[in-house]
Amino acid sequence: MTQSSDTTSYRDIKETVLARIRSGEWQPDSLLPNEQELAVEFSCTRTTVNRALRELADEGYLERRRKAGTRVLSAPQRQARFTIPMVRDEVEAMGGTYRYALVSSGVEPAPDWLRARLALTSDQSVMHVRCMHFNGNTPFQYEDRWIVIDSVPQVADADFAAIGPNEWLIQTVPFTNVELSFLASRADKTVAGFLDLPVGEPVFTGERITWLEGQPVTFAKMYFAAGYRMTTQF
Amino acid sequence: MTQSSDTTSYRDIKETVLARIRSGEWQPDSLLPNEQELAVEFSCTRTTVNRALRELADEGYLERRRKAGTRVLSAPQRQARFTIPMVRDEVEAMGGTYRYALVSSGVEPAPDWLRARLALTSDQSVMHVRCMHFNGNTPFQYEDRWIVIDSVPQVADADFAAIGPNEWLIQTVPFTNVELSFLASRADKTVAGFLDLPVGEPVFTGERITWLEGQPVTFAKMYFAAGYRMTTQF
DNA sequence: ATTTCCAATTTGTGTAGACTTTAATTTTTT
DNA sequence: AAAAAATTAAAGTCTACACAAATTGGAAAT
Repeated sequence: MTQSSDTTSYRDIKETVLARIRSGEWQPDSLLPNEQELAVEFSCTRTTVNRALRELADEGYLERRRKAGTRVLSAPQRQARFTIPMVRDEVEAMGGTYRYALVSSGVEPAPDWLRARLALTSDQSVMHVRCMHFNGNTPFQYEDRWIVIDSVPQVADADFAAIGPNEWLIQTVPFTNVELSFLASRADKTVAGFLDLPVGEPVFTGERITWLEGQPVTFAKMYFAAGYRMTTQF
Repeated sequence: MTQSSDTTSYRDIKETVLARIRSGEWQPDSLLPNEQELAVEFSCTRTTVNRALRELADEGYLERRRKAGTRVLSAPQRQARFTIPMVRDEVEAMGGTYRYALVSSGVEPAPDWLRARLALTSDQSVMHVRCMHFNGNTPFQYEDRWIVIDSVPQVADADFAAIGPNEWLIQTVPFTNVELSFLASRADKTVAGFLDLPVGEPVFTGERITWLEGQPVTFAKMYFAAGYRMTTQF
């Protein structure tokens, strides 16, 4: 047989299932009918039901286990997906003009706290790059970054006056793992100076560690200008 | 035909494709072979290739367009998925003991800023609930929440001394849309008092607005204790 | 009573093939 | 040349079916 305008699509099934959960017809923790039964109800194949339920499980509404069946999650673990944009895109999406400026860059032995953080040996050195991202002439983000030279030897030839370290890294080395944190920190004299705010002011701060197949690649601290908020809708 | 231990699974295809992207064999912005060609290469059906590529596109590695084909995204828009846990789970996951305490609750006319924020009419009133979440005896989060009574009339009967407003809402009303923001704020006298820190201290702060089919349900501000970081790995 | 083993059930994934939808491209018309 | 229409290539989705894998729950053995 073939699909036609009256077949039930996996989208319809997703909608219906969600509606039933929301209406309370299918209570939290309760078991759904199995795929075969739903296929009969929706007059479609099990394949189609499978896709619908699989996606709903991915989205955090359902929990599925072989033999045990599919159940409604009591506290829907809806996952907020924050797309981590490049600073340039973020500024331009706000309708601003992105501008980048290098503050300093140079090779140094990895400081102790960084060695500990990235599991480096005592003789490894790092490229330390500090830079600013502007929206027009307004400071947008101050970035303090360390790049592990052993993991990215090409970094010796990079010209961070011309291109930001993040953009350079993205087009130069792939990565396999990322750890990303956000916190509220207090502006020290350096950060306050670059972001043009009083010392001690709260600063929304991100930390990012990137690995390639177990090798640490880079550690970055990103300090956002006053009033920054990270927002998502879902 | 049927699958056997030597068939190529969609997982294998995902791995291979990723490896080719990472190795530079498939450059950013370049076009992949079409599904049919890849199906031949991997000796599997187009269905299987389709699933692999579809998932990679979902994960932000590829961009797919009918007729135009599949191309490698130049700046992989890897989406960080922050699972937004319930406070209780977050505390317990740290190995702590969760404790909840109501600070105050009562019905009031919606303040102007909230009316604007949630598009309420001037005569709508809200349930204002303030409460604390502890890890043992250590303050973990101070929550300041408003619930739109017209959207959730049952709130009149809720006993927020016994159950936190978030947990109550989750088991009482479904939601369809959420806006979630994070920012760094400065502790005012109230927040500082509840979180046991000096006035003016940076505070990691979350704001959450929830709707049900276009109807605003609740607005919550969550102030996290000193040192809090929101972390994800991917 | 406890542990071990086996069978049954349910989801997971693959094959093969067809029709559908989107949109880039080419051709035709104006 | 520009605009409109037709073509066509690619992904999107569905059917129908089969075997695979996990895990639960009961039966058997200790």
